[in-house]
Amino acid sequence: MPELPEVETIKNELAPSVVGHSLTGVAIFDEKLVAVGSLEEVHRELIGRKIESLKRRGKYLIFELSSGRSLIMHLRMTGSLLLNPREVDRYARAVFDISGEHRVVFSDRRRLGRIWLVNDADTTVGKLGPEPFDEGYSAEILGQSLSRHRIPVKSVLLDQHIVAGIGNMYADEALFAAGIHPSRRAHSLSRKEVRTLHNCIRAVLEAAINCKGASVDTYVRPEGELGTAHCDFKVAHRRGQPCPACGATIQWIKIQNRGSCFCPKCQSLSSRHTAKGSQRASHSLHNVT
DNA sequence: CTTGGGACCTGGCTGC
DNA sequence: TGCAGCCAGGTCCCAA
Repeated sequence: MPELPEVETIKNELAPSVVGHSLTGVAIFDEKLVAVGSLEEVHRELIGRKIESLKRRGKYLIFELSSGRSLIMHLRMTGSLLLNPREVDRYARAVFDISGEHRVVFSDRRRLGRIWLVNDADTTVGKLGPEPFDEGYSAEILGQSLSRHRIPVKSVLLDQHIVAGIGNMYADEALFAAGIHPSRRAHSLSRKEVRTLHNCIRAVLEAAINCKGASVDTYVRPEGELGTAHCDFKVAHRRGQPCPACGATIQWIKIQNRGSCFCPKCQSLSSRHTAKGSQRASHSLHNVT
């Protein structure tokens, strides 16, 4: 699934072939792909426009156009952007031809991805929380966000309004690295745990970017290569396998309808900290200011 | 305001 | 072998 490291990789690897080039052809095969704007409008507005820049915000890709408008893409679960593929396969939902003999194919097995044509990209991505690598995203900010919620800490990490770009697998990895059980009530984390988690979020995402993302499902890089971040996963997608740190069997539970993998030994949980736990959990609230 | 649950989607897997 | 039913999860929407 494309999360921040995957979308960052796609952006980095696509940019040299598209930025500064013009759209010469647009074919959209699936009208559900277009979330805002009609097929005709998208077609009319894109043809002949130059792509001035390609940016990432959270899990969104933003193509800034010479018209001043932006084409925003979200790949959701199974979307990929393929650069000059040998063939346009059955999962292709749109094809963008670009000057300089380049072609970008939006391929999406489960058809959950969306594109938006907007005047101002901020109307779509402005609601997102801070980028994990922004200077403004400090341990203090994370601590304040966590202290406002009684839901499991993992659910807070997945909330894109609180911090942008973390998805299910990197939430599992960051919590393992920090030694924090995913079911811990968000507000129950100590100041020290918040600092550790903050460091681990950045470390896990940075390592994954360096590996060009994780090819656990349908994710491939624009030119078809796989990412290798999943080779270093300690718990994510490793249900039933031994923990690389202690050898305990990695457990799988559902947290707010999300499958969650964790090590029961490295990420221990005392009952007073669970989302279902006792009232005493409120006494462990720590304000990080 | 926060929280929880369902809808959207379809390929792949499980079990009968 | 065939097929029904479930599962994966990012985001939006609605109800409590």
